[in-house]
Amino acid sequence: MKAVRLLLADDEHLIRGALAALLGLEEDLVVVAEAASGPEALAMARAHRPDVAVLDLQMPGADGVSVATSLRSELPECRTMIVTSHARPGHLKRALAAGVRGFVPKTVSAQRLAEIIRTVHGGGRYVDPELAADAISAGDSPLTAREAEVLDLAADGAPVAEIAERASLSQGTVRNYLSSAASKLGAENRHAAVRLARARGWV
Amino acid sequence: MKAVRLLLADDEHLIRGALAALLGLEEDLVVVAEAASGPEALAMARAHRPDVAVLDLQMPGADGVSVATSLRSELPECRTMIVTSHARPGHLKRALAAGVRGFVPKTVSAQRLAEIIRTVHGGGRYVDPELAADAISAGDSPLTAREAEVLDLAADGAPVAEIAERASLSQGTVRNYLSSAASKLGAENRHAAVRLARARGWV
DNA sequence: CGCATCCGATGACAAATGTCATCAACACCG
DNA sequence: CGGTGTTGATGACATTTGTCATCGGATGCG
Repeated sequence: MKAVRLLLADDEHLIRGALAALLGLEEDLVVVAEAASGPEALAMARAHRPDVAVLDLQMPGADGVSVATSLRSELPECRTMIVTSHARPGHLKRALAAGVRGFVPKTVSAQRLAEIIRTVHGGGRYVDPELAADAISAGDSPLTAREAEVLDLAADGAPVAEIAERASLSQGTVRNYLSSAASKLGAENRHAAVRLARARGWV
Repeated sequence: MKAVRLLLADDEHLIRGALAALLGLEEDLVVVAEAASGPEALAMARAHRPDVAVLDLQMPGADGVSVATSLRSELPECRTMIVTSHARPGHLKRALAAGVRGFVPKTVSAQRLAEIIRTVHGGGRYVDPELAADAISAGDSPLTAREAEVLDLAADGAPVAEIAERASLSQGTVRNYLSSAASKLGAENRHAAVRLARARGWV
């Protein structure tokens, strides 16, 4: 039986290297490529055609989910999975929608990760139970597309005038969207709304 | 020559385990204890009295710097160093003030980390050059103690009334502090000020 | 001592924000 | 076709926030 060919993508060299070393110790796993950014991960995947791509969620350039989306169309036979430290409910949903087959927090052990890689390679799926429960209890985003967009533009504390300009909307419209978004989220103002939406991965 | 006894503290099992395995491969390094939280790190340090404590900056319970502070008084012969993914200028300053002798981002390789551990154990110091440059260019916090405190309470987007209550101050006083903090930071409003102060590690 | 600085507060005013009602265009669905 | 929901806008209004001047007390420093 041939070993499972892996692509590791994580911007932290320390973790990526350590992980590569540990997973390489497993008889049936071999790390064929490493990447430190989203675009690099894509390039390496094209060049080495791994069986499974293990992607960090937060990377420079493009996050794990968008890399997974690209891989799905470019290399359909390559299974993808996400490993992350800060997992939010919304991220899990987007990941699953992108065809990701494994979603695990970095708090698992390397042994466990190796097992999950095998599961995913075998065509199975694995989602961390706790993250799954969070995602279910958090529900879907009640925000419309524009509400989310405007809320995102408000994320850095910019005044309404600036948001309106960047979104090419009138200030009144922006205030309406922010107001409705905040009330949907049960927040006292837009800044608290931004925090809530962020915490749930809705922006 | 006896091996350097290490304590590893990081809440992410995956990284901690991988790191322990990699560093353990070095002839002159031995991991004698691991911890997944601030308090646990302290307890393990007391029990195993390591030569060098390698601490993650962000951990549940107590962050790396406060653990380092406690270690400094409890186990003065134990050198401490911080390893982190999201390093902000202010964190470096606080770490150095706490007697930390090494400060490195997680983007370094394991080889490099092993070298730095040896340097620190030998009584030397090491600070990542890029982080050091950031810290110098960012300068010191211009905020007074209360300004920083009030700004911190404003971090979650709470209205002034709530901040005033939590800080036991009048609303007018809170607004004054927020206003002066924002103007010192060159921010348009308090929310942008919070972001700026956060980015520099001043809160 | 005099001076500067920080803390804490008040009052007043201008500006930004939140809220609501209302309107119109458009798309989608049963 | 009518109903529903989204988008985008306007106007009016109350509330919140930002800004400034000013005050008093405390603390620290040359």
